[in-house]
Amino acid sequence: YSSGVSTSAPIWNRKIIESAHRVILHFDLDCFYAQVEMIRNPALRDVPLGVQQKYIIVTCNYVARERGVTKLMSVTDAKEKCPELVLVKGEDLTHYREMSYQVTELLLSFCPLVERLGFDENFVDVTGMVEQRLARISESDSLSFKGNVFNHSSNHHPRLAIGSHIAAEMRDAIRSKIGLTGCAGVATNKLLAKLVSGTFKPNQQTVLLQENVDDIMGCLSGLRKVPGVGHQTAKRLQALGLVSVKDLQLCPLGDLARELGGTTAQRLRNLALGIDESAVTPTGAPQSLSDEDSFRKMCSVKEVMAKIQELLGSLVERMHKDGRQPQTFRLTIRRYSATNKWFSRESRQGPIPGGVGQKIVSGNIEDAVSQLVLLAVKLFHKMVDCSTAFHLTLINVCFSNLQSRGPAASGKGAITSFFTHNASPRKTQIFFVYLVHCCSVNNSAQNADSCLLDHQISECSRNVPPKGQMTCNSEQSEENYEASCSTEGINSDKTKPPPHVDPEVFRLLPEEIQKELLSPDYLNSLQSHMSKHEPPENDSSMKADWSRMNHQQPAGMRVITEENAMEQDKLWLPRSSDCNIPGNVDPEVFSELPPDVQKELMSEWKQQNPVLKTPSSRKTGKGSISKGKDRKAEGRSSQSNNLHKYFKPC
DNA sequence: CAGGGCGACT
DNA sequence: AGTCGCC
Repeated sequence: YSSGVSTSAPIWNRKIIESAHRVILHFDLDCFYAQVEMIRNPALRDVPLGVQQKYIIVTCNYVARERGVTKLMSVTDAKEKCPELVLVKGEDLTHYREMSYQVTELLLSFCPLVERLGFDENFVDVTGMVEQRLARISESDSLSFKGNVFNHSSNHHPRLAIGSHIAAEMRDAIRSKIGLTGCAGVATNKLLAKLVSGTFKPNQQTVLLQENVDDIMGCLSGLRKVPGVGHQTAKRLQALGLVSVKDLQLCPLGDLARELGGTTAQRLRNLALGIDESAVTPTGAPQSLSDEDSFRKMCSVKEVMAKIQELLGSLVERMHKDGRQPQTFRLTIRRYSATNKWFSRESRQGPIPGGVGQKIVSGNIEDAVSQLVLLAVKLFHKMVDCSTAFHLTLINVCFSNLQSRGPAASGKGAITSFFTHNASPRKTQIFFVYLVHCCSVNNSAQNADSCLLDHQISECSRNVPPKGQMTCNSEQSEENYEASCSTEGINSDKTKPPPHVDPEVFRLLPEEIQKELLSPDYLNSLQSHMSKHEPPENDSSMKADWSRMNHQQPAGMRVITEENAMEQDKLWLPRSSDCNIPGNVDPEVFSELPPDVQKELMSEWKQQNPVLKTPSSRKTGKGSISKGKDRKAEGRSSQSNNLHKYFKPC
């Protein structure tokens, strides 16, 4: 299919595979900045309100919209349309950023697979929650939908129906706990969920049934409306004579591939067909923090330095609150040029001296700023020749390569010593799989201990513990498991690894464990996420489910990878009050760890607990086991994670 | 495109 | 470092 030649995965098959599988939610807050301002000042609730950045109304509330104000309208036009329009300055994003993360955190308290898109949108993969609820509902029950249904026709879509209930619960939580309203879309992939979420606005939700995929794609007025098709891509497609979604759907893949390359061609055409296998990738903490300002003109070095200092002041403060240490600094400018080469930016970046990084973390803001200004000016002169005239319209300062500084990576405990001697992420993965496996069977303490002390993973792997009754459980969702079938012919070995397990790692595991990872029990339990939330008041059928999930997690194997292991340190936060171990760590598994490991973990958690700050509260880390070639995951694994500090560079 | 961010790919 | 994508 993918190559345009007949393969063993025809369209209908892909669709079935895909639709069988996921339930994806897309949340989109109503006129987000305006809502935040109305919360900050309730007097603004009932007046036409616009949020202004420079001379642009970036968004406005619905009162203003009724009077003809639109997003991205110039202030002058808006005042003309609506003289009573009340304006609030919105260049400082602090409050928006904070509430934005509150929303993401709230969604994370339901389910670990939450991906941010800008400040006001989130994707949530609730497939696991849906499967759990579905298992508790009798077959004959016809499940109702919550909210709207796009082009409603048929009625038997139990998973999407449950998804719509979950979406409603989440929206209700966002409203009651944070005070924000928004829309939600429920569908089988991110593309469709996003497209459908806006069909009824504001403060409503919509389900897209699989049978209406063609309808919703057909509704789109142009290719630009397809998320993933930006300005440039739309232009290139137009050059091929493609303007409508239908054009793209029907365009021979070969033609498309010649222009855009094979993978992009396939991706774009899939998008046009409403097919999107991309996973909901947990966003985690931001990978960079930046601050910028635009202006009409800036011509002198004096001004530039003053502006840089101003920007750095707030950026360093944010960086300090984040707690991580930036390793890289970048300065970006935009030059004015009459020749309409208007929108291009130039940048220079360089390493931040360790001492400066320390000062940021420790709170010596003044010193840090002044040293960074020096650095920035150097970078500035690499771009701008000050002996001739210049004219800037924007300056941006950015910290990236953010590293977590854990407490003393001195290395004494068993875990620490393992890590300091094992820099390879792959080994670490295997290690975790093993560690937890060892701990899930009877001789656990012994086995785990020997694994811990043994730096040769392969050694450990020969010493296979007796097979116990396994209840495998992962709190992460699978991603792209069957997806591989559809992309490039199905070259599946007989031993295809389960979702979230790196094929390479999987191959290195002993057969016994491979089998267990492939067992129906394990596969079924993927996605089983134990939510911390109260059962819905009006739904008694869920209550049993809830208490069971929350209090009686089955003891057994957890497949912990370096990635999702790290991921969890954030999720520990909310529930550590009643007992000392984090809420989503199985107490039974924990109790079986060797005492020294327990101690080490405990102190680790204590250190990590206070970190519920706006952007950094989520520790980074992908939900999936990183594929060896996945740059996303590799990049992430170099930063910010609880245990990563134990790695020595190289 | 405005504006102030973010992230990914090349 | 630049381009492209998203809000």
